[in-house]
Formats: sequence, structure tokens, C-alpha cells
Amino acid sequence: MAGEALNKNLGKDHGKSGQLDFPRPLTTVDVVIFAIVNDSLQVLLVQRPAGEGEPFPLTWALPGGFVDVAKDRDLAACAARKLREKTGVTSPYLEQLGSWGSATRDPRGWSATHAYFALIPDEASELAPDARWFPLPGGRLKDKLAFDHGDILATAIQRLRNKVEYTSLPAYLMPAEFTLPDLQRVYEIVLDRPLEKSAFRTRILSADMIEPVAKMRRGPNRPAQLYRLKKGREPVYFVRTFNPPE
Amino acid sequence: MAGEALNKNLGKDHGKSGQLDFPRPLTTVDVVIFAIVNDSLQVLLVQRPAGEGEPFPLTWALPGGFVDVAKDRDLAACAARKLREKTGVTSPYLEQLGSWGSATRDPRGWSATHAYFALIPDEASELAPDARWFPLPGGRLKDKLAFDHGDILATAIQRLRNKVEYTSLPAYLMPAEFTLPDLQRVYEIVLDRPLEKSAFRTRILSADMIEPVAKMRRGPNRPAQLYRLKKGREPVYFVRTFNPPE
DNA sequence: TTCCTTAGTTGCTCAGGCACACTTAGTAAG
DNA sequence: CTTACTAAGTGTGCCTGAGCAACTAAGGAA
Repeated sequence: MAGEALNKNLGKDHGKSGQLDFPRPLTTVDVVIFAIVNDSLQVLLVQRPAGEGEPFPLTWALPGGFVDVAKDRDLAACAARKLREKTGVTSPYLEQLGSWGSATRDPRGWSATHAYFALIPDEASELAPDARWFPLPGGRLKDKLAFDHGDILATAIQRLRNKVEYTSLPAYLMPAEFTLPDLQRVYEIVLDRPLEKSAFRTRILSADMIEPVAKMRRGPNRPAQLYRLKKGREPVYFVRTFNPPE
Repeated sequence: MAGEALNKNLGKDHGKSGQLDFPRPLTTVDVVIFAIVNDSLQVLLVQRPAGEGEPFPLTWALPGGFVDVAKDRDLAACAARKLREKTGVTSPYLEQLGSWGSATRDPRGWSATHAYFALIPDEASELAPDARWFPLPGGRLKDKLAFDHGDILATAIQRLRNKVEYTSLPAYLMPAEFTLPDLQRVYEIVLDRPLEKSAFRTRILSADMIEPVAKMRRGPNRPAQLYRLKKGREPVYFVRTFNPPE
């Protein structure tokens, strides 16, 4: 079913025969963490360490690292751990993005990473010292990233923008309480184009994803109704499909 | 960045220091292969071998197996290889589905699989001897599969059905030449509900994804125009979004 | 009291999906 | 030769939801 023993990364688990005696790829998890910071979409990056044998020393990279077979029950738990370690956030929107694996992406050998993407409210995060927010002017990052993290980030941005067109994802970028104009601004920031007010309101309200709280946001002009996300935190899909079943 | 050396699956690549001396998870690739066989949506499964130390002996499973760091340049190439070995198909529609990894999914140890899903025309395939098509009555499989392959298959079916609502994916299940009613039947088989003829035709034709060939399918009644997929084989998305950018 | 700003609503138009009925082009049977 | 049958393909009218723009509402500031 697979190749024969070569020279390294061998395993004879469970005292079984020699079927697992072949080199294993490295397994990592990386997380693309988005938030709205300073009225713009930003991504969280960390700086690679400078130690001996470290690939891409001091280059910026997605937060992530090797799966720890002792600590991590599964991949999602591993991603949640990385996120928690860098931001302190414990219950974000976390979605699998895809995986990238090849012989060449990591100089240390054949490696495969499982990429996740997370949306968090800016307010909630307490950043680790080696982490920083990076803005994404024009939906892309200026800096070159370590490994193939540039590709992964580009895929994440594309996925986010795409899903924002027809889902309630931006709601997970909002603080606990927010107004409809707030939410619309976030949609507009992510999509990088203006949306029409009344259509937006109709769409969001009819999606039944948020509920008003008994408070208003006061300001120098007319107060705005405050809302919060409804309990069932599943993202809503604005169905506009073939022939809606019933 | 990760745990310390335990006992097995060690690696000291490139003669570097001891940073890679920790256990590595198993890395596999599995492929969910769909085709329309006998007018119904079916999935290709293979029977697990019966050898000593083999998990789930003789149970049906998704085609797949360990990444071969010598043969496989990257994950997609690995998936394409598995597909080719089981069906002979060389240029299918192949899309990444996601990854499943945990301490418990494989009795041999912490393992992560990268799952792909493929759509092929039935006619094109020459099956390996250990492979069989399984129908999916009501969009699910009767049999219990090895590992967590039941979960993976369920996810694949859900993803397929979902995407069929707004993409041209079923076109990849068609033979080289087909009629619009043929294509509509395939959509209906996958979605398991009837579609409206004229709306369907308008939609498909305006998507500019197929082109007529200078032939008709003749039968006991009015002949039907034959079509083929256009060159640019990218799947088409039937956009129905927020505020179509121009 | 008037003006300014932003929140939120209303009504009109237009595009596209859908249901349904109709036309078309073939075979087969009387 | 004509009529019936069937499936391919077209046209018509309704309805929903988006875009657009004008309007009302509710505050603060001058």
C-alpha cells in the first residue's frame, strides 16, 4: 500500500510487523486569524524564531506548528490551541481551510499542513508578544511570508470574501453587541465595496440570525438599535439557489 | 513549538539539531470517487486487505493510503495517483474535501488523512479488481466503512449536493457528448428532486459552459441537440449574490 | 428654533427564476 | 396518408428580491 523502508522516521507501533516502517511526512497545523482592527481587515502573524536549524528565521508566518500527538486530540483541537496561545480567544469561529503538502514546502522535508481559518472580534484578543496584526490593503499582504503561507493566506482571503457574499460570517467579527450599520460597515470592509442600505437590512433581518437587545447606541445623532447574534451560532446561508425545496 | 522526544518515529533530517525528534502522525490520502452508474449516484469503495496487523480487515473503505514521500510530489498528485490506480482515469475533476486527523481514528496511532473528492464519467473507468461501485440510496450508504470513512463520505455527499445547487459540477459526471435533458437528469439524480425544464435550460445555457456539437441524439421522438463541455474546464458558479460587482 | 447627521422606511423599477402552457419534430400505429 | 404519442424545446405571465432614491425620525449643536 505504500513504499518500503528507507532510512528515517520509522515506526513499529503496537509491536506489529514492519508495515509502518517508512518515512513519515511532518504534520503541522496553521491558523489564519482575521479580525477587524482599526476599521480594516487584518490578519495575525507571528515572527519565526531565529534558532539554529530553524527555517525562515525572523520571517513573518501564520501562527501554527507541529501537531503534538500527546496534547492534541484532533486537528481542530490543535488549531484551537494555537489560536488560544496567540490570542487568548477560546470560542471563535473556526473553519477548516484546506491542506497543503509537498516535498518542497519545508526545507526540513516532506511536510503537510492542515490550515484553519478563524474569525474573532478584535476586542476579545490579548496578543502574544511575538504576534502582530497586519492590514490587507487591496485584499493582499505586502510582506512575503515563510513557507507557502502566502498562498494559504491568499486562499483564506478569497474564501472569506466569497463566503461573505452569501453567508453571515462577518457576524463573527463583531463584538457582542452591535448595530446594523456597524455590521454593514464590516461587510463593506471585507468586500471592499459599498452595499445598499435597505437591501442589506432586509436581507440580514429576514435571515433571522440576530436579535435586538433592549438598548440603543447613542451618539451625536439618531440612536441605533443594538443587536446580538442569536444562540445557534451556525453561519446562515442566504439561499439563492436553483429551485428552493419548498 | 512542539513536544519533546518520546520514543518513536524520530527524525534528524539534514543533520540538524534535535528539533525534529518527536513522534510524527501517520499521513494518508483518501479519495471519494463519484460517478453516475445505472442512473444513480454511486461511490467507489475498495476492500481492506486481510493481512496480519491490518486494521479493519476485509471492511470496505475509501480508496487511499499512505503518502509515499518518494513517489508523490504533493498531496494532489498523491490523490491523482490513487484515483488512477483504481479507475484508470487520468484527468478527472478533483477537489480537496478536507482533512481528518485524531489520535483515535486509526488503531495504528495518531493519523491524519487528506480527503479529496473526484467526479468521473462512468464510461471512462476500468476498475481495479478490489474496487466496486456502491449506490447511495437516499444520499447515504448502508454499509459501515473502515476508519472514519463513513464521516468523510457523508461530508463529500453533502458538499456535492450543496455545490450542485449553484455550480456546473455535474457536467464532470457526463460522457463527452450529452444532451440537455441528460444533464438535467443527472442534476435531478444528485439533488434527488425534479427540476423545472425551462429554468434549467436558461440557466445552463446562459452559463456558457457547454457548446453544441453538429449532431443530434436520435430516438423514438424529437431528436435532441448534443453538447460538450467547453475547453476551460473550470466549474462555473451561478452567481446570485449580494450586489453583483458590475 | 433651526440645522446637521445618521438611522431607518417606503415605493418604484427592473432582472431573473419558476410554473405552466404551447409548439416542434420525430416514430409508430391504424 | 393521417393520426396519435412522446419527448425536445419555446414563450408568457407572476413573483421575489435587489438597486435606487426620496422620505421620515431622532438625536445633538449652534
